[in-house]
Amino acid sequence: MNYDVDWAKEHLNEHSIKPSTIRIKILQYLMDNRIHPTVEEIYKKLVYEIPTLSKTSVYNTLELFLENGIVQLVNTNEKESRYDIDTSFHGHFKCEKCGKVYDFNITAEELGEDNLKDFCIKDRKIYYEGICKYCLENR
Amino acid sequence: MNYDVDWAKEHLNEHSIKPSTIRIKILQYLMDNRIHPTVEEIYKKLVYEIPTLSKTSVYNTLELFLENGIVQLVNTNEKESRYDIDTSFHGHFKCEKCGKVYDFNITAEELGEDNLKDFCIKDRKIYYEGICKYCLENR
DNA sequence: CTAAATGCAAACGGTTTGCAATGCT
DNA sequence: AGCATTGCAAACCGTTTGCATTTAG
Repeated sequence: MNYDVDWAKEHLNEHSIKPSTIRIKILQYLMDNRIHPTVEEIYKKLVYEIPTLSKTSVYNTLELFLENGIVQLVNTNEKESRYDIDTSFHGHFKCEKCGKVYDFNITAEELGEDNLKDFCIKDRKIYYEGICKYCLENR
Repeated sequence: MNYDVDWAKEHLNEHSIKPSTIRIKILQYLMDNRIHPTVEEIYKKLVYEIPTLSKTSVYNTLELFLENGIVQLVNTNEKESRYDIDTSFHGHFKCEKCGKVYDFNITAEELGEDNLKDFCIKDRKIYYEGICKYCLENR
């Protein structure tokens, strides 16, 4: 646990979210596990520490985090939603072998966006699929 | 109807798919309506022409088209899947007002993809959200 | 004490599945 | 006849909802 309770409280306050035990735990989990987890993964991990935890609360908390810009959705082609604590602009790569989702930087200064001249762009998602370096090595 | 039955049969054959009435109709629909439709939209439209049509068959057919590279999935953040008959590399923009999904060209010759040096990239999806030109004008 | 946060169970909705009915050669 | 295609109904599963219970200031 690298991000302590005080840090989490402060971070939540900065985003106008009232800190609660669950919110703090989920925030800490997201900071310490940069794996773009699903609700299921977060729940399974945290229910050991908080035995009364419900999935509904995990859903509620992530929805709250989304609305307040603490997390962003990763748009994989999976049916389960994945959440990313890093809200900066970057790409996601999902390995079809191991299922891991990697972050990567987009270095193109500017994506030429033909046909979108007069459009108001609010969000850009970059999502790749393939086989990661480590799965390629171990075959 | 700009794409006739003979064209559709030929196209299906080229992709190793045995033509059937439903497959031909769905292919024609996709060619004539470049709106990245959902299963629901395809079903609602075609059930008038094919009263016995079931959603299952629409699902089956699209799955078959996906496997054989006739369509690609559009990875919107919606829960319903959208299908694109244009399998070339291009971006998708979804307007949050009218819900339309627009195609756009990516003109950057090459996206700099840091961290993916030794990864095998099989698919790239570019997805934007915002407000389209026409919804911006009419307000 | 009061309002917010949490949890339970049921409902929801898109998709999938098993299998029977139908169609095609 | 024999195999592929289609359709129906139920199951599936991630998510949402309504509401009762608990928690915190």
